[in-house]
Amino acid sequence: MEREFERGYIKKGPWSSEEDEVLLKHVNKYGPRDWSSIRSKGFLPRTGKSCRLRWVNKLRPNLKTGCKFSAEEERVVIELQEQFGNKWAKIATYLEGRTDNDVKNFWSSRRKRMERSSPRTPSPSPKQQKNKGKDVVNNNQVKVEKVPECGSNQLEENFTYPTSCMGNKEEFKMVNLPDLTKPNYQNMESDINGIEFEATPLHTVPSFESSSAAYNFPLHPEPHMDFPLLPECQDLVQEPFDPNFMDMFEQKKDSDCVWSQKLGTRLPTLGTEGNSQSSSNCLFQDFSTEFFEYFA
DNA sequence: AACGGAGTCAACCGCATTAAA
DNA sequence: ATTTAATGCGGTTGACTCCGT
Repeated sequence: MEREFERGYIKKGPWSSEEDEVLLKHVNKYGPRDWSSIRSKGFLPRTGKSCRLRWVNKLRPNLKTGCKFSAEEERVVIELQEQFGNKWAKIATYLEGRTDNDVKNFWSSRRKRMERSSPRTPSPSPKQQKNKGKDVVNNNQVKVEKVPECGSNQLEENFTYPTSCMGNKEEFKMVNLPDLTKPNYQNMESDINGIEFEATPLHTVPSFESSSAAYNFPLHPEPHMDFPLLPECQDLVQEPFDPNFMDMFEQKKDSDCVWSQKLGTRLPTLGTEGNSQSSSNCLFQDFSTEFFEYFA
């Protein structure tokens, strides 16, 4: 307890709700920067890196915490991984509400699954993957697992779920492949740069300094102190938080996981936009055959 | 009910890059 | 121009939960 603010002590491990509160208030006041000052000023016995990571992965607004990847998101990740390799942070910028850690975890889970399901054909390294993936699948219908929990929507009805999470085959259904046109796919990065986001996009942080009406963030309901707060810190935690803080981001609290309904307008369409009836096979021309071996 | 394997997730570490002094 | 600190990123790990046996 006392040692938590001893000189040089650095706390590791899971974050408590009180630490989250302190961190949120710090970001609320100063913006998502100066992470190292959180420790140097005695607000938290955590490194700047740890604070930043916690903010980015858990406390940042608009995160889809607790939602499984929708089929649409999986498709985006698979395509972008094929294109960029393991550039998780870059890939995450294409997925609203997802962090690089989310993408990374999703991918490693998927890789393990594939390795298990086809032990004699281990998944290739990113470098190897970069040089392949031109295998054509001559069928614009594939089996799809039952729709994942988060984001069941029309999008998912219109595209395939190529490889992962293949469990009970009786749960599969046949769906039509989406239409992907090469130009959009190839220019994906420039496309995303041109998108006008409807609400606060992940990669832009509101100006915390320019307004005295700082953002409010949710409090964890149960106060339970597992380390003493410094006087400066008390200042940070005493102000009440606005329970409706998420409204500011034009979004309700995410209990219903309706996020993917916005995907069509906020994400690069990988060629589907305004062109929904053409060239259904294009998507899978960019997948390696291993993606489909399971179905054989 | 107990156990073990699989899946998921949070958080750490080390290295690379960028910014500031 | 160089050094140092801060930040960002990807890989990895360990804890936890779920599910089948």
